Amino acid sequence: MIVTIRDVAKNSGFSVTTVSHALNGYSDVSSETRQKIMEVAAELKYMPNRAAKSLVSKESHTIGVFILERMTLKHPFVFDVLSGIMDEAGEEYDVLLVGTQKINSISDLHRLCAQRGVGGAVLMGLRIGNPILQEMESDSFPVMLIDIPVLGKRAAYVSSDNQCGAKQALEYLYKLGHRNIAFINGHEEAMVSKERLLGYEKTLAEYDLAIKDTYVFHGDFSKESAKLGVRALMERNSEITAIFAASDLMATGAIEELNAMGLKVPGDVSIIGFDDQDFSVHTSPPLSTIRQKKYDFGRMAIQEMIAMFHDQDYQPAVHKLDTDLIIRDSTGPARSSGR
Amino acid sequence: MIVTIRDVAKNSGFSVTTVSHALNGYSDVSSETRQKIMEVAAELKYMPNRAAKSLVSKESHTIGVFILERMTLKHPFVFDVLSGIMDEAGEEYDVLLVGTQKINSISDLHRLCAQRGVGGAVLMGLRIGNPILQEMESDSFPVMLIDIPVLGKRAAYVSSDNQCGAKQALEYLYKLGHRNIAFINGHEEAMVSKERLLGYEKTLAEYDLAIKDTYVFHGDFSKESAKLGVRALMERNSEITAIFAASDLMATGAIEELNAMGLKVPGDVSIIGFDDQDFSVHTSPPLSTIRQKKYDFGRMAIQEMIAMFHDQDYQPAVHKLDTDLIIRDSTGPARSSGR
DNA sequence: TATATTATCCAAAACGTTTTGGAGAAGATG
DNA sequence: CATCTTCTCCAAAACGTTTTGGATAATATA
Repeated sequence: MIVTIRDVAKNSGFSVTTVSHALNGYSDVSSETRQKIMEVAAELKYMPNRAAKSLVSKESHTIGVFILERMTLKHPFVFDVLSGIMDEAGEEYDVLLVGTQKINSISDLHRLCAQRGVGGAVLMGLRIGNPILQEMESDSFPVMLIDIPVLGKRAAYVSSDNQCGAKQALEYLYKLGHRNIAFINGHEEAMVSKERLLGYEKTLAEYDLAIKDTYVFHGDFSKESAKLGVRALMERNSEITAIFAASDLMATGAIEELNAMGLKVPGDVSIIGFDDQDFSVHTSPPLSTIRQKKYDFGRMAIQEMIAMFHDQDYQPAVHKLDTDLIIRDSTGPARSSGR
Repeated sequence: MIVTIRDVAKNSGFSVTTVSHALNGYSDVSSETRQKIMEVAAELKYMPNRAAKSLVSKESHTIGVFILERMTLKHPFVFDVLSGIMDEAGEEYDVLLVGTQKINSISDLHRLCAQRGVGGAVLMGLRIGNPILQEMESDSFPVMLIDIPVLGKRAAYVSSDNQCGAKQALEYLYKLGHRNIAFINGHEEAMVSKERLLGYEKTLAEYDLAIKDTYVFHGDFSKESAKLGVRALMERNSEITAIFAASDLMATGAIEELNAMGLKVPGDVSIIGFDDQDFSVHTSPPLSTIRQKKYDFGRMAIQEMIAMFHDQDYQPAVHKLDTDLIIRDSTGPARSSGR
C-alpha cells in the first residue's frame, strides 16, 4: 500500500542507504545513480514518512503555532499572521495549530512540543505578565512571539513599530490642521499600548503641543470602551477636533458614539484608527488608519524560526515592522475653532 | 535528555512492554503495577514521542486542514471554522494546517497526508468542478468538506441549510410588506449559490409571487459584482423594494451603490445579506443578514472525523446546519409603491 | 609497482514506540 | 490430582527512516 524507501531501493536496484543518500543530496552517489533513483522514486510516487524521518534524525520540520486564550481567536489579525506563517513555512515545514492550552511555564511548552515533534513555537496572545516570558530569555527552545516583547538566546518577537505608527497618525492629523488631538488607548498590559502612547506623546512634543492627561483615555480595545472614552473626552474637552484610536474597532466605536452625540465624522471630529482590519473599509465613513503588516508578522516569525532550525547557535532578531498610513474618509481638515 | 519509555521501564522495574500497556490502559496489568508505573512516568515527566508512536501504530492523531487556493484565506469564515475545528479536536487530536497546495487528485491528497502522518482531512475552498470530488465518493481516506457537496463511504460535508436560509430572508422581507424582491447571487460554481437560488425561487412561489429572470443577478461574491448587480437590477426594475444578497460583502456593495444612486437603505430599498460576518455589525446601516453557524461547521466536521477514526466502517453523515435571521437596520417596511 | 586516495556503494544499528506471541504462577474446574 | 483458565508480565519484532562504519573498485601518487 504505502510506498517506502525499501520499495524504491528494490525497484531501482540500489540499497536503502544509497537511495536515502541520493534523495537527500549526499555527495557519495554518482549522478547517474542519483538520476535513476529519482526517476524510480517519482514513478512510485514515493514520499518519505515524516514520523520515521524525525524519529531518527531528531530534527523536526514542524512549527507549532500556539494561540493562547480563547479571546485571541477573535483578535484582529490572528488570521493574517497565520497566512504569513503558512506561506513562509511552505512545503518544507508543517504548521501545527495548538489552541487554547494554558501554558504557564516553559516546561509546559517543552512537553507539549516534544510530544508532537514540534521543533519551535510561535506564540500569540500571551499576557505581558506571564512568568514564562522571563524563563524564555535563557531557555534554548526556539520561540518567536507576536506583539510580546522578549529577547533571549533563542527567543525574539515581531511587532509593528508602534511608536512610529502613532507618529504617522499624529503627523497626518497635524498637517490637516488639528491641534487638539485626543488618544483612546488599549489596555495597559499590552506592549503595543505603551508604545503607541509613547509615540503619541513624543509627536505632540515634537510639534510643541501640550500633553494633557485629560486628552488620553485608557480603554481596552473594545468598542464599548471607546464609546465611554469618546463621551468622557468630549464632555471635558469640547475643543478636540481629532481622535487617534489604538485600534480600528475602537475607532468604529468612537464614530458611533460621536454620531450619537450629534457630531459628524470627519466634519466635526476626525478619527483615525490602528490596524487596518478587513472591516475598516466598510465602515461609514471608511476608516483612515495605520495599517499593520500583519501578514509579514507571520513571515518574519517563520524566517527567524527557520534560521534557528538551521543553526544551533543562531540568536533570533527582533523585528519591528513599519506601518502604513491609510487615508480614507474618517479624517479631514480641522474644523474652524469654536463650534 | 529526553525521557523515553525505556527510562520509565528502568526506574519502575518493569519491562518496556508492561509500561506501554500500563500507560495505554491495557487490561493485562495489575492495578498496583499500573499505579507504580504512572507515578514513575509522572515523576520523570515522561511524554510519549508521537513520531515513534504513529510510526508503529499506523494510526494517526492528527487531522489535516487543507485550505486550498490562496483566495480562500480571505474567505468570510475560514477562521471561524478553524476555531471550531481546534476546539473540537481538543487535546487528543492535532490540527495540521496545510495551505495553498494544489490538489488535483485523490492520490495527491493521500501522499500529502501519508507523509505527515495525517489520518483524515478537512478540505475548504475546493471548486465544485474538481475531479477529486468524484474520486472521493469511493475512496476510503476520511475526508470532510466544508460547503462542498460530496457523499461517499468515508466522505461527507457540512454546510448551512442554504435553502432554508434563503427562505428565512424572503419570508422576513415578505412580512415587511415587500413584494418585489430581487436577488444578487454568488458565482454559479458554488453549491451555496445554487441552493440559495432554489430557496429564493421556492419561497417566492410559496407566496404566489412571480419569479422573474430580471430580478436575479449572478455576481461572484465580490463587492464590485454586487454594485454592478444593483445598477442593472434597479435600472430595469425600479419597482424593486428589497434585495437579498448572497453574502454580506455583496450586501455592503449593494448599499454603497444604492447610496451612490441616491437611494436610501432601508428607506427606499431594504437589503439583507448572508453570513453575518464580523464587519456586518459595523456597516452603515448595520446589516440585517442570515447568520451561518460557521464555528459549528468546524466542530461538526471534526466530530464526524473522529467517528471515522474510531470506526473503520463508519460512514460520515452530511450536516446541514440551520441559520439564524439577524435583524439589524438595513431592512424596513416596504416603501409605499410608486416612488 | 606499491601505496594512497577517491568515488561509489552497502549492511547493520539506531530512533522510541506498539504489537505479537508467548511464559509463568495462581486459582478454578473436573 | 491433573488440567484449564485467568492474571501478569516480558522478549523480540516491527514501523520507515538516517547514520555509522566500512567495503570495493578505480584512479592518483610515490
